[in-house]
Amino acid sequence: MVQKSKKPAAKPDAPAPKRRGRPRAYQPEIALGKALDLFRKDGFAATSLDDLSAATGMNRPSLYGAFGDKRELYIKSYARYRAEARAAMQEIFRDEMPIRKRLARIYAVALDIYLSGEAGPRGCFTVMTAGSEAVADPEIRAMVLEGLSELDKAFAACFRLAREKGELPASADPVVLAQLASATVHTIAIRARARVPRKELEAIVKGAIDVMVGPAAP
Amino acid sequence: MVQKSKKPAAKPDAPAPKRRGRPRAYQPEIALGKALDLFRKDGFAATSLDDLSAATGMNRPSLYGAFGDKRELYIKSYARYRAEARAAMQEIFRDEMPIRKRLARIYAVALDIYLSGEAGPRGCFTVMTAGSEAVADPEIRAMVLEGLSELDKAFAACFRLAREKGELPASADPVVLAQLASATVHTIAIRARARVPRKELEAIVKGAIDVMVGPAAP
DNA sequence: TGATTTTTATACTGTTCCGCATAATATAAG
DNA sequence: CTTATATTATGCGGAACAGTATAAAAATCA
Repeated sequence: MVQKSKKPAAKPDAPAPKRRGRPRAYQPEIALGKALDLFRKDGFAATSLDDLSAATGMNRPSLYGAFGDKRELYIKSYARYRAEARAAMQEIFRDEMPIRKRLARIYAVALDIYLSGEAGPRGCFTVMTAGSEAVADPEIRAMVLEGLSELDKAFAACFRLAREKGELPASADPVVLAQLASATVHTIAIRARARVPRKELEAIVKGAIDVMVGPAAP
Repeated sequence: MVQKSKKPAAKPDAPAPKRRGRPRAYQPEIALGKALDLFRKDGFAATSLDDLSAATGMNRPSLYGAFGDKRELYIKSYARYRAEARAAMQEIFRDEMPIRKRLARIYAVALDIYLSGEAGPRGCFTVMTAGSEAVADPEIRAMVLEGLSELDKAFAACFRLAREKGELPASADPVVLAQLASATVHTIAIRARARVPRKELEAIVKGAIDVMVGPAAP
């Protein structure tokens, strides 16, 4: 057994790979999205496999076969959340624009993510996981720490660039400002979960931006 | 039945009230503290009545009789947490001192609270409850909102006073600064739960204070 | 058509859970 | 000593839970 399997280098995305047995009745991507929705709504402990089974349309053995046990499914859901959040943010972090506008757009997207949800605002999954599973589960904790630090770093890069472009005084410390920017993300995530209305959260964001980069030009 | 009971105006704190039946084998205050410890460690859903029973030394019927069901016990635990946190903070908010020192002391106490715990840092119970139970439970949510706003207001009062004393420029907005100060509390609470070491949290606090009230005098 | 493979569907196991019903125990009052 | 009261101790009941074993179904391959 030198080769792991006989996959013939399988083309990246063959449309119909002609799989052998009974075809799947579910789409893994969609099912994982449903699982994520549930976990974001109720958290790990309050979400049962029956709930997940009902939401995904997969019965428990299929769930188990596709994603592993509940914890593994949670981890995969969280990875998916991170990927989605990153995708929603990356162009804002990448494109050239004034720091003030960049921050405003980041927070607008964050609020969209945190306030979405049919059964109430779902908040930030990183923040919620930090509060619950991260303490006792090293693997999950590592992912959460990575999520926190990824945001810190992205913000820091923004502030560093803004300082180079003269939008911020030379004395401004990008790392410190980034921590404040992250703190603002965290506080609106928490407040969103307590159903603080969007208007109030936007006011908090506006105030924070004013302090971080100075009040808007008149 | 006009009078609800025959309590004879019961003296505030008679040392031995000569209660009638079998004496209690537990002290409600201590038991509630143990319950709070558990809830802070594991959250509502992951804490079972058996866990609570073992931790408090009370069997389930006694628990039920003393505090009501699990949800009521959680609410009472949270009220207790808030009372303790308020007690730990109140003298710092009350006494006269420079804004910088006041903030430093508040955050030091907050870190003590968030990092304590034998089985890992317990974080901020308000933040954790906001992330979990507050979404779906209106009564708990009201308490959480009150907790968030209480902190906002206390910070705002500090900044208002500091501005009056000339420690801050007249242009400083106490409400905005208070939201940033609360955001800093929230971010360290979350990061504490992810086991970010105290040193790093203290660095975040220091940076935030510098931005809010200006760098320390040399 | 029949064998093989992969997935779905059903159902089971043993545990844990919450809340309560009942009985035993310990005190005060009469 | 007897009665009333308040608590503890035991344990029951039915539901929910996570995970898996087994059987049925749906596809490909020969």
